[in-house]
Amino acid sequence: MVTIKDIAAMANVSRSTVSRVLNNSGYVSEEARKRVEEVIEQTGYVPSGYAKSLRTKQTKVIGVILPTIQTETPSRVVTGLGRELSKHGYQILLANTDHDKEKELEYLDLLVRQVDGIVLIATNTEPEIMEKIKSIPLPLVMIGQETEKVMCVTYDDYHVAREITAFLIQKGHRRIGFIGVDETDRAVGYMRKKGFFDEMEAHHLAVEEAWVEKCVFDIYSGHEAMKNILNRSIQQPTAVFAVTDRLAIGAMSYLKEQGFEIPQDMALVGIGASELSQYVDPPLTTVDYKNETAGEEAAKQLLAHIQGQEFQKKLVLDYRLIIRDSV
Amino acid sequence: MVTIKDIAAMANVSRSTVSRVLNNSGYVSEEARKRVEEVIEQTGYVPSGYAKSLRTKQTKVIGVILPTIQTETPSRVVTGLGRELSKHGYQILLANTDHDKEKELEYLDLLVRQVDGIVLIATNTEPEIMEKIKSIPLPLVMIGQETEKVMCVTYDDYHVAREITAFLIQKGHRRIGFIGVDETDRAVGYMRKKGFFDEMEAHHLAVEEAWVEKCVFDIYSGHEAMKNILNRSIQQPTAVFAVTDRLAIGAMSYLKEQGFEIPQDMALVGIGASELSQYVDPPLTTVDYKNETAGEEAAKQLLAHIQGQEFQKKLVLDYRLIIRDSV
DNA sequence: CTGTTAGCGCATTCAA
DNA sequence: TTGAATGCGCTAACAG
Repeated sequence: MVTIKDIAAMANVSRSTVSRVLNNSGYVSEEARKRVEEVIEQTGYVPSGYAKSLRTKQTKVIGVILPTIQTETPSRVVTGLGRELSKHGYQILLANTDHDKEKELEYLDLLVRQVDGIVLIATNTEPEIMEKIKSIPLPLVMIGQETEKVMCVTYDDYHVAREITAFLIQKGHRRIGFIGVDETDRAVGYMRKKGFFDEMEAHHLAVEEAWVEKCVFDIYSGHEAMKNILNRSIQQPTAVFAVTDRLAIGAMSYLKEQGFEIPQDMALVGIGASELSQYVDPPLTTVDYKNETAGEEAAKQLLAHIQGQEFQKKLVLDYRLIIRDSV
Repeated sequence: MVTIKDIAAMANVSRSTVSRVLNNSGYVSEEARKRVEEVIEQTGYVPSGYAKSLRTKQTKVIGVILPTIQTETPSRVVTGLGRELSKHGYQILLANTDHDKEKELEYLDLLVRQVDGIVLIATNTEPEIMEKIKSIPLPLVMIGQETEKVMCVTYDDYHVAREITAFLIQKGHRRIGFIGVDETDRAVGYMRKKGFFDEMEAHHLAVEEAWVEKCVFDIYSGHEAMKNILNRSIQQPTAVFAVTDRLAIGAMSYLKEQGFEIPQDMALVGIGASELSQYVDPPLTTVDYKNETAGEEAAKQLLAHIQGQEFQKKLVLDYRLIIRDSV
């Protein structure tokens, strides 16, 4: 492997000079620069990243920890992150925890010494993890979960849920069901649920227990939830608010199996603006969270932090209600 | 930052001894090991990855280059890769080219000095890229495209296409349309098309030009392709084979807009077994390529290569026809 | 079983 | 404007 030493020898200069042209720092005569550049061109020399890192204490790498890359939210966020980071010469080290808390803890430790900053996507916020996170001596940003003392880029899940519920009510629905997820997921589980219930209460609308289901994050779970709601309810709801598109789509598939017409027999809304949502039948009313933008913003703030510039500690992103035919 | 030197001092041993317990190499007395481990525990010390890399010439990082992470194929592959790699202590450095050839070339150069091996997912195989690839002095595996001289994990696109075409024919279809992609994509564009035409010819079935469309990889493109086929054909096909699920789903959405019943008025098949495919109406007949397995296998072969063990230069993976209601 | 030594490839003083 | 010298944190002979 050709090193800076070889280049120096071939160009008849010292390593320092090569280093200077490499980094465009300090004085280098035109002549010397030209010689060095020629040799670099010829040899196809690329400096060793880790040697450089060892010296400068910068890796130009950002660690990204996520529970899965197979759903649209994280993959969109990663796309946004990558776009912004690559503009500044940073790369992404990907750590997929596969929803495993232990792995998340491990990765956090592992990454500390290998990256300049960390992005956490859709982590759960249980104490053990939060404690570890707070102990990380590196710029770190969480996307999708709001927490104290940690930099974060989030959505206003509470008001989204209120707005979407209000929309259902405005459309004439009075009995509305709810398909949520565990409340340990503060953003998706807790805030969206709270938004829903608060809005219902504000309209003096009751929510029967039979209309409420708790799922995990997959389509089939939404399917089963809808089944449970239907089987259990004395008086059935006329609309259901599912906290994610996948859940809504699962619910939709069950409704169709049972011969329900949507939205006449049952209205349905989700959140996420998944690609899926526009190609199911009928197209799903949902909320666009602009995940790529979230990724870009998170990257910007994180880099600002890393470079010692001013940055936003909390950033709440915009959203957009997409009204389609499922309501 | 606490270094190996600090640990050594605190445990009253030399740096070598600390290194030995860290790497479980050479002899270390129980007593010394215990002291060292205690100090490490207390301080939360983690060795510096790049210092280690500089010394050992190993980064324990694999570079993964892909055109997008927002479609299911690459994200599944990455999941498989990650699962297998993490078992062996390797990590993933993600390079998203956003379908940009220049970026791909750049990343290839950049990664060379930062990783122990490279995985290329769904790259196009044009000469300029292939040349660069061949010049990479690192173990490298391509997933999804078969090429000479480069290690690869692929699917048997040709026979998949023949089989799926045969299936349509066996179901009684004689006039079959084809929605493909550019043939510069050898696997998806060229092989699948060839498989289709060869199978049709083997059954002495003609394919009218009007039934054949070339798309880009998105749902809307499939929608437009179906529109074109319908508008252009004197005698319309009774079935359409789309080379990806997304294309098929786009086609399906146009057919529904036009009031077609599927499969009675038009049968439809795709390839990919996307999650989407089972929740559209009717569920799409498709082919499961087991992308996660491809990722795992690619990782295994690549690691074998890196570790100087025997490895498969070419690996062709299994597939599975999933028959649903769109035919 | 353990410590001393050397050097990986680079950036950065400091002197010239 | 340039080069010599130093050291980042670690591993791997080697000698004890």
